[in-house]
Amino acid sequence: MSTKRTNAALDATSKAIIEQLQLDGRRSYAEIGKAVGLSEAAVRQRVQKLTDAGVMQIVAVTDPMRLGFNRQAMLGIRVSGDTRVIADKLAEMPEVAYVVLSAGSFDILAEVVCEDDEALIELLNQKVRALDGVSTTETFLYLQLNKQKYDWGTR
Amino acid sequence: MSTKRTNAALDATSKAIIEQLQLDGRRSYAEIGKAVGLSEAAVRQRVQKLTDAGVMQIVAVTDPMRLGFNRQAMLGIRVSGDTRVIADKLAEMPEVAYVVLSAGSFDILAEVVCEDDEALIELLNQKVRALDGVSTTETFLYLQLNKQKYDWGTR
DNA sequence: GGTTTCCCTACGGTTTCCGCAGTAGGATCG
DNA sequence: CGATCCTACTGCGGAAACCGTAGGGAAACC
Repeated sequence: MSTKRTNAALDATSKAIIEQLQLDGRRSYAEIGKAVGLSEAAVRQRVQKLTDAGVMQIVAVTDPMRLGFNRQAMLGIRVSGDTRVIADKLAEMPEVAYVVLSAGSFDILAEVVCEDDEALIELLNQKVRALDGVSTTETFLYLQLNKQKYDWGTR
Repeated sequence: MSTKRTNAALDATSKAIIEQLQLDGRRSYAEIGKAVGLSEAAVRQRVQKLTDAGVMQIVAVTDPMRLGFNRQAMLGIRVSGDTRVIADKLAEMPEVAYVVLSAGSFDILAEVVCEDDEALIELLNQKVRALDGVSTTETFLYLQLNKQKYDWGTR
């Protein structure tokens, strides 16, 4: 189930392929091949591997608020014990879109996407704060998404 | 420059199309059409419109750390004055991947992606804290990305 | 009624995708 | 050194998807 975390470094060609797909996830393999100097089939095989290995995913991204998910927030979480254990449990929750271990005044940052206030409150109290090891949480409710880009690597 | 912010509500069919593409950004129009009850061409035209309007983008997403961007952080920013003005200025910076207006103990949350420590320090001191109206910032350095999903809407 | 707009379907020509066979370049090992 | 893997690439033909466009029908507006 969980994608295998192969930590092999990517070579320049794979990075170039990813750059192309960060610009446009539907660009054709042939076109990418032309840009990076590979045949269409080679690009296709590399893309397949990269996605299989979990290095990259090609997806549609939107502003959730336009899709009826009207309550989003970033949770700053302080933890006693192993942060990774808590992070994994958070990651299992469908409402949680994003989990990152952090070095700052929070141990974990988690972005959550809910349909309404009620769902958010429920999530916070019943699921997040109920986790063993979670000591405090702070909620940063989103008001408006202002930028969302994935084209680093092409700077 | 900035994509037009048409705030028309999406109908159920468009939402269904987006759901399909959140699962797999390369799914064929024909297959999507079968799933949502539309012809291939209709799906294609809708996808075109959705992307043109900035409602949705189809892109490759990765863990930036695997691409050589070794320092990422979330910045919590407190502002005096209009938060939107500052947010727009942050959004112009290429190192800034994500900007959101927030209601909590920070006014703005911004995710930044840098190649190394030096670039991060430079960004913080020379660009972010130099902005007029930024009163304080707090940096949450990322240690490890744990989850990154875009398939809400399919729950 | 007439016109405009919007969204859809239908359809053919072109492009892309896909699976597979074949090949070249490294490693490893006796 | 030769034999054997292994991995990554190219080339190719059939199948599928994409693209532009023409045309139809419904709703809105005058």
